[in-house]
Amino acid sequence: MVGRPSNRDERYAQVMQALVRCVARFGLEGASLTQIAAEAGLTRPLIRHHLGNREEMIAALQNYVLQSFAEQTEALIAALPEDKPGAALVDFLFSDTAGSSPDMVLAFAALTARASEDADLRAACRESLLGFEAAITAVLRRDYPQVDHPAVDAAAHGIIALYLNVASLAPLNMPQDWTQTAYALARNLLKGLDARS
Amino acid sequence: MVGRPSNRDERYAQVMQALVRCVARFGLEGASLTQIAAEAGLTRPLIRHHLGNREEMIAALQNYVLQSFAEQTEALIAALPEDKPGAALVDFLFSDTAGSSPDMVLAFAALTARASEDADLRAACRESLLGFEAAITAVLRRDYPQVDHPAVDAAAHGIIALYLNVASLAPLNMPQDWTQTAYALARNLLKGLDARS
DNA sequence: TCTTAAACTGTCATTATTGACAATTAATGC
DNA sequence: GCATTAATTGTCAATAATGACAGTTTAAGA
Repeated sequence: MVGRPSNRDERYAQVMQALVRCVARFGLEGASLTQIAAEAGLTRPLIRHHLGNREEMIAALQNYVLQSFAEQTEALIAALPEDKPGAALVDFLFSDTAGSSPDMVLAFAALTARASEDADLRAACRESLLGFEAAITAVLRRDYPQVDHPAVDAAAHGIIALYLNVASLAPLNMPQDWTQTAYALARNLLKGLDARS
Repeated sequence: MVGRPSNRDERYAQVMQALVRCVARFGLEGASLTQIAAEAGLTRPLIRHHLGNREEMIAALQNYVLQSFAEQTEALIAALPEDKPGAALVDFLFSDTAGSSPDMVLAFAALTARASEDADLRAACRESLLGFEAAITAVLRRDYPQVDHPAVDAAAHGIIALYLNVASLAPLNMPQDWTQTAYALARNLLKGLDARS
């Protein structure tokens, strides 16, 4: 290979992280190239070089967020232990160790809001969310094989709702007991499944 | 009173509804005065006449959304029946008759996202949400006086999380059974309280 | 009819943001 | 060193949005 080596992939990840963070804070339209550049520690023309024009930028964000969701979900599920995967799953979702997921969820919310204007985006977001729910449901079904499916599905739904709520309200810095109530409630949903087995 | 009669209040409500709708669809920054004017069926300068500059516009939106939340909550609670207020409350929150609440919730979400940049806004949104939760909790406590408080609080928290989830994901047009699962789950939380009394 | 207060409109300078392209620098193989 | 490839920067015109203000119309009361 001749020529300067390409750092495209790493730069792309760096730029996308800055984009996600800016969209989480300022919204899809509020995230200007200058802000993204500042967040990434790069210059504006360089951001544009990697992201293209605004339309391409939003498409890139869509791909990145939805794909990251799918990958992180897959990785998470693969990393669950054998004995009590359901409990471990809930523990992870509500731990602070969940990394940059608040920003990710907020970016997803920004895309969701715009989905009312874009049928393709709407379908993509919906599929992504349903995929997430299906993955969680699959985990719980294997963990609680003797419980009837509707009950397990409902528990998965509730856990996801509580998780999305906590993540998307993260900017409000809700009091500790508020977050802990959500966590306890999620565990209680599992407890309800225990009682049925 | 001399001079042209003031339609300020009605116009203000009309303009604010258009603003809420535009913010719900395009975000805080994405909602341009031109779009708001088109949505309201008015001209741009007239919007500006009523809303002032952008900073004042956001402040007005904040007041409007948070105050509307408080008022609608109060009105809702006052309208609850005597015998089973909790069940009626859940029925209302998850009925399509909930009016324009999706846009309202989405606008609230847009404000929430920006709250990470503005301490005052953060405090206001947090108080608003906690107030909503306190009101729901009060209803449930009166409906289930013999259940211990933590259990009632948890149920209220869960109902609100499910409601906010359904409203903020409304643009995705989730399948019917998805929404119904949330509704059934909320009723199940009440059922759990029944079992404890 | 005349005054008054308010809604409403027209218009323009200013600003922020983008889009695009040329130019430069850096790093690798030959 | 030299050619090559890609990253990186500089710059500027075009566009869109805002802010502001002067001006016009409308509806009431005196």
